[in-house]
Amino acid sequence: MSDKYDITDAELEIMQILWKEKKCDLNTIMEILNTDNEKNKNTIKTLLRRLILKGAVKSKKIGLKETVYVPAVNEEKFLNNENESFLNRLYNGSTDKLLLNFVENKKISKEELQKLMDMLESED
Amino acid sequence: MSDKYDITDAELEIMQILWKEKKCDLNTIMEILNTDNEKNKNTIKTLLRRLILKGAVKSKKIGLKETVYVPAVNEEKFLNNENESFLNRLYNGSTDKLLLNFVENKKISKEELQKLMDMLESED
DNA sequence: CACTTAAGGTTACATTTGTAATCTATAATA
DNA sequence: TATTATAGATTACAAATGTAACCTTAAGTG
Repeated sequence: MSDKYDITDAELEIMQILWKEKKCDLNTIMEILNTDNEKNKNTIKTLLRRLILKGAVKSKKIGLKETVYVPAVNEEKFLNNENESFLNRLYNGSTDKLLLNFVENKKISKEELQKLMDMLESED
Repeated sequence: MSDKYDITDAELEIMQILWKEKKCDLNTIMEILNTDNEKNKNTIKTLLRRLILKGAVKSKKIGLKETVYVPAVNEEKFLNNENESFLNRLYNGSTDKLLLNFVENKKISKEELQKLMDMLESED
């Protein structure tokens, strides 16, 4: 039911790459991270291993040496879970309170709200 | 400037009580928590101590034995920081993406959106 | 006043997390 | 084929976190 995965910050970085790339080998991950990040290869390997242990990633062996990593968690579901945790943690589970806070702090523009209204209208 | 406090989940529970009560002694905190939570007094003491170390709580001695705990972090500021962290972590810092997700998942009703629109209108 | 209790302070300890070194086995090459 | 480089697996380790035991001192009670 509730695919609840406990993914840490460091692990999330990897997941985000896997979600975007659909599947990825270690070197590609390294390349993507190396842009502005010099994390050690071993670190990434550990993170991948932990994600596999948690069931959040599957690995597929290609031949004897190559491995490809694939996300085993649906990004949408994960985001929804995280949203819920966040709301519960800080806003007693109420979306309204969060939004109110955003509006009060001018984090949302009138235009954005209008766009969302339109989306809702055209949907049902 | 950016009152960045690293408050953990367990600590946050205490902060939320302090924010609500404005100030509180240990026993009151225990009472409030005991409703459906049998956490050990020692645990709470440790959490309070750590919050004090972090500068998130101040303690005031009343006489020789009594102590009253007072939040030293502004709840609003804290929430704003947490919002930002959350957005950065999962939505690349974009409020829009988060909202879009909420709308897509029917977490926001048309009425709620309208209410927010009205708020924005009446503000400026 | 001696004794027990209660309030707060100090220390401890297992688990999780970020980070990385080390080991093992495969593959490429001299 | 012996040697080296490389991919992945295993082990390590400090800091953070949740949880709680233990210690010290003030306060109430016989």
